[in-house]
Amino acid sequence: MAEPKKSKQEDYHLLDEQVERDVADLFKAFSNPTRIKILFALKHRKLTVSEISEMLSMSQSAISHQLHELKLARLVKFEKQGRKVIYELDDDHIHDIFDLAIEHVKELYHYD
Amino acid sequence: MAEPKKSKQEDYHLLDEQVERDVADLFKAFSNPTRIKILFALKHRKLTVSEISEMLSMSQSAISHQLHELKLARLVKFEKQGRKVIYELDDDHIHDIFDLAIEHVKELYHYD
DNA sequence: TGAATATATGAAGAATTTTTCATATATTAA
DNA sequence: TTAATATATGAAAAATTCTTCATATATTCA
Repeated sequence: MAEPKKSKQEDYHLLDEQVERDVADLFKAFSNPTRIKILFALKHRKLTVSEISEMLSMSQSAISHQLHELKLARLVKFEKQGRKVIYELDDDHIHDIFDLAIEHVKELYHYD
Repeated sequence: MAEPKKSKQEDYHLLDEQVERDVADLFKAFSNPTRIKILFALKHRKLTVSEISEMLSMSQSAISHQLHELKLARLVKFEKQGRKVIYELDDDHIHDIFDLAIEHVKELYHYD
C-alpha cells in the first residue's frame, strides 16, 4: 500500500503481464506427455496415485512428482481416503480447455 | 488399407491415443514463455519477425526458432511481403483456447 | 508397538528444450 | 553484380525439466 499511483495504461500493462505469466504457467503445466496422460485419465474418473502409476506403467515417484506439478497449477485437486490419495480434475475450466484442445486437433487432423 | 479389422473398442482406443498425442503436442507448443509472449503479441495484430524480436528484446534467431515451432504446431501462419515475413495466429481455435486460458487464470487469481 | 502399504520429496543424473553463434538463403536496392 | 536487409537454420552451449533412487512421512492393521 501507499504506492505511487500509476496511470491506468500502466496498470493494464502490468495486469496483462501478470495474466501472461499465469497463462504461461497454465500451459506449461499442461505441456508434458505424462501430465497429459494423467489428465486424460482423470477426465474419465477419479484415480489414486498407484492406479495412475499402473495405468501409465510409470514409477510411483514419477507420478507423484507430476501430480505435485499439477497441484501447484491447480489443475487437479485431491482428497485423502485412508492412506490413499484420490485425485480428480480441479474444475470445469480444465475440462473446457481440454475439450477445446481435443476439438481443435480433431478438426485439424480429422482422423479416420 | 487391407489392415486386419479391429474391434470398435480397439479403434476408439487407438484414436484416443492419437488425439492424446496431438493434444500433448498442441499444449507443448503453447508451453514456453517466449512462445506465449509471441502469441499474446500476435493476438493484437500481425507482426514481422524483427518486430517481435524488438518487442520481446530477444535475438532474431531465437524468435525465428520459436516461430518455427509455432508453425510446426500450426499455431501461426505467415505471408511474405518482400523480404519481410508477417506472422499471425493460425485460426480461431487458437484465439478461443487462449481466451479460455485467460478467463481461467483471471477467475482463479482474480487480480486487482 | 511393529510391519505393511500408499504417497511424498530431496538430490542427482538423464533427457529435453531453448538460446546463441556462425552462417546460409532470399529479396531488394543501388 | 554487389551491398544491405530480413529471415532461416545447423550445431553447440546453456538452461530447464523429468525420472530415478533412496528415503521420509502418514495411515492402517495385526
